[in-house]
Amino acid sequence: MKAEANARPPVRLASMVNKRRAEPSQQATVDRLCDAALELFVKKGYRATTIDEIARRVRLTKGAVYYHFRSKADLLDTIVERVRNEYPCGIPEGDGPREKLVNFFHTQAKWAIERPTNLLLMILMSVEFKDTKSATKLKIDAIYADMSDAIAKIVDEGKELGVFSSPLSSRQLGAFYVAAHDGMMLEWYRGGRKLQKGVELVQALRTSMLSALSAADAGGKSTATPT
Amino acid sequence: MKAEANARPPVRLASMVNKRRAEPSQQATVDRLCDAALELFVKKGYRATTIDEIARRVRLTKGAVYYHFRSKADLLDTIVERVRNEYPCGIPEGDGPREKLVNFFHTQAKWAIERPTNLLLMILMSVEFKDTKSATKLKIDAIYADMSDAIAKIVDEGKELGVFSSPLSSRQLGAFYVAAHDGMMLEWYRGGRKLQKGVELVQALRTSMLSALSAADAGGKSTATPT
Amino acid sequence: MKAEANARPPVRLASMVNKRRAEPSQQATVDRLCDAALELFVKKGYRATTIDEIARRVRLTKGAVYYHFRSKADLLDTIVERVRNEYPCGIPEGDGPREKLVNFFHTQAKWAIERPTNLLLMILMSVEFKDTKSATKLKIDAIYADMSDAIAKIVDEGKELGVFSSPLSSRQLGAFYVAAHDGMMLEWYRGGRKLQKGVELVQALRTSMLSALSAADAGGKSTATPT
Amino acid sequence: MKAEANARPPVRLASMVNKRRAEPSQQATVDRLCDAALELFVKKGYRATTIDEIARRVRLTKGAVYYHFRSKADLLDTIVERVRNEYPCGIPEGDGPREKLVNFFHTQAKWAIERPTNLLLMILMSVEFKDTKSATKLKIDAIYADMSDAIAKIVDEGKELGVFSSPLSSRQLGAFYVAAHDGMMLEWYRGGRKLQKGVELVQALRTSMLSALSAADAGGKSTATPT
DNA sequence: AATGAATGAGCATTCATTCAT
DNA sequence: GATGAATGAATGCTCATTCAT
Repeated sequence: MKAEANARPPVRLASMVNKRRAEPSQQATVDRLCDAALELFVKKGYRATTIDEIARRVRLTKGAVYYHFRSKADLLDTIVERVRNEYPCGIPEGDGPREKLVNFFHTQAKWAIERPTNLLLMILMSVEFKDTKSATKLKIDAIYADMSDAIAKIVDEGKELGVFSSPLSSRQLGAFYVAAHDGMMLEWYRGGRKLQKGVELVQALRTSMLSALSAADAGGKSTATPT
Repeated sequence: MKAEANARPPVRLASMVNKRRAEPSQQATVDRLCDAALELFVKKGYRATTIDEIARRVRLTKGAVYYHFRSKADLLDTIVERVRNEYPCGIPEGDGPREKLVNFFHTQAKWAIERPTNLLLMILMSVEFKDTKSATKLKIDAIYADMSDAIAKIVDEGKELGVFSSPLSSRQLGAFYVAAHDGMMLEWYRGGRKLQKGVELVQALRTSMLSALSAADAGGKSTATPT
Repeated sequence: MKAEANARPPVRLASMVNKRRAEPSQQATVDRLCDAALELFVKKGYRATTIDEIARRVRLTKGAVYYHFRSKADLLDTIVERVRNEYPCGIPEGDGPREKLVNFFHTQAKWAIERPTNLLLMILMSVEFKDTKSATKLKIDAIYADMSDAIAKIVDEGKELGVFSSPLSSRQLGAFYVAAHDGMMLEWYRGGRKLQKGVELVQALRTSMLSALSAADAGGKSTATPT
Repeated sequence: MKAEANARPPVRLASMVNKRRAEPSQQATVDRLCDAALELFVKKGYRATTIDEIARRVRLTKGAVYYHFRSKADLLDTIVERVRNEYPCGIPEGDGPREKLVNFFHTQAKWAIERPTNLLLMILMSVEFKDTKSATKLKIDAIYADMSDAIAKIVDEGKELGVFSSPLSSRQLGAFYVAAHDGMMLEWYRGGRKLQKGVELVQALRTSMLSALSAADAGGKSTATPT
């Protein structure tokens, strides 16, 4: 992979200009290709997806894909970049650590529900490219790090204020959250035998994390109460 | 994948016959091939691993692999079969639900630590073959189901006895455990930025689950205390 | 190659019509494209040069090339035509055969020095299209034939007048000259390890040919007597 | 190009062992492939020749080619290597410089006549890969350098002994010979309009060079005095 | 039990060419 | 005059698989 993601036709955002010809189905070709690719990459994996398949899904030919992207890797990179830009990984507003954490969970939940595919792409690609060191992989790693760091920071703040308490370090908690979250998503993605609504479980995860952190009643009866 | 049948050349079970030469002959080769394949499948994924690579790792040639296995899929299937047979997915002995759960976690932990690769293979293959329906995939699914069911059963028992209590159904709890567990393993496998010892987190998961289930004292301060 | 016809869009000769804008419009573009193509064809070969490359070099797009030329082959053909028209392959003035030969060499030398690229194009294309039989190839062959014939004629005249003498036939001498000349150019083009000034050698070639032809010592030490 | 030419099945020289099966047409596959490739590379050029074509010519499939060679470039490299090993570029025995030169010419002539294709490959590849810097190109350059150096050395020796004399430096003479020689071969290869027997001309070249070098009248009519 | 040779289907990528605007 | 988008036919290369020995 050597996807630099530059020197590509401008297009991209020109989707609302030039409304006259409705043939290209409204949305710019690049976007349609990205969407198709995203879907297939998540469904079958990067390697198992052929350029031809992606093209056909948009009623185009391989050549068209290569007109817009320099390579398969570049296509993936563009998608990851898109995901990265949309991803809400910052620390949200909130009166205190607890509120911030709740908000964070809420934002994440919303995103996971609205765009599960984006999330799955990150998970799957990070697995498929485990021992690779491409630019794309680094972007994915960065997203994960941001997510994990966000939690760690909030927890740190909470611990200092005495609002949170846990035998686990804040970094560990960050990692724990990310890991468990990914696990839930994966379970759901795999065909979720037991859980029709993976979401449900993700919420359970969040509730349990919140109560596990509560310094005061440290769990009371409230442990793991789903929202 | 199309390796459904089980009738494979001779070898396989002829391990104790023909003992004259104890060298790397016979069954040994099959095992060495499986070991090499397992390692590579986990490291690079099934598709990304070539038969040639597997063979070379054991100082053999492609042909040798095809002497022992009908196809690449068959090789994988054999490995999965092996894992399945070794896997401790039954409900363990124990005086009560709580003890059983502790024992279950303990057994699982031991296995995860001793043979992380086996566990990872399950996870990775279940992802890579998500939308496939091969015999191998079914085996993997079965293992997951067993694991999840085991927990569900113990929890059910505990709930009936009033030892456990949770707003989540026992099936959900089973799925939750499996999912979170997989997530931890994956995070670790991916190069775990934050957690050097994925194991540590897995233990945290177990402790927190136990305390989350505790009906009576609900764990007091004990929530999420690593063993 | 299949560019046989000569009927090409409008442009081409419309160079003096429509003078309003003297900018790089009109004929200019065709010339710029030819120049760029010539340079690239000589540098990388015909096949190895892409239309896109040629267009980019002139800050245009592929489409523009196809507006002016029917095909890549047609572009080459146009260039070859241009070269052919400029090429000084006729027999020059001169009091006698010797003077004519000297003049011929002089004209050729001047051209080779001023437009080495033109010469190289002939050489390289004649090699690259060896077993092709396109119109373009025929043009190139014709140029070579003219050159060779010119010498042969002069030599013939000289032999008749007793000014020249050689064991080689005049046709052979023509071919010999052309071949050696091409060889020198090629050597220079290839990066000429030993000869910084390929020209120098070409001059040596000419001098040696002249003296080899001199009737005086003609049979003498038998210059150029084939074994 | 990244042809290292190592780590390939041994084969190569095992052509006389194992005579039983006459199917592979006696000669080892690798050799047959090299021969076919050589012929095609010379006929159509490296780029214009497809692997498929080469394979078909030997009644094999592309796959077979890739079993024996790591890439198209590697195939070429192997051929060039073969040529290099067969090439008689050393300075031959001889009582004096003149004899050595005659012998050198003789050896070269023999080779050129027996294996014109080998010679042509060198010429054509050196043109096609002009601005490349691959290992293969270096090998070709080396052969050329050897040839040119051999002449230079002999001439140097001759000049010191007073047997040869020329206004051109010995390096220039070496280059001159190589260049002219290549030119003759090329002319012949291109379909040689005027010369059915390119060889004839090459001989003329040699004779003329010899006499041009003769010290006797050396300065005399100043054969080969650059203008 | 294992190897070397070969096959064939598949895949990423390139590139001349077309065409509506 | 010129562009952007798209096509389709190659083309080099990979890899699972087969088979005679």
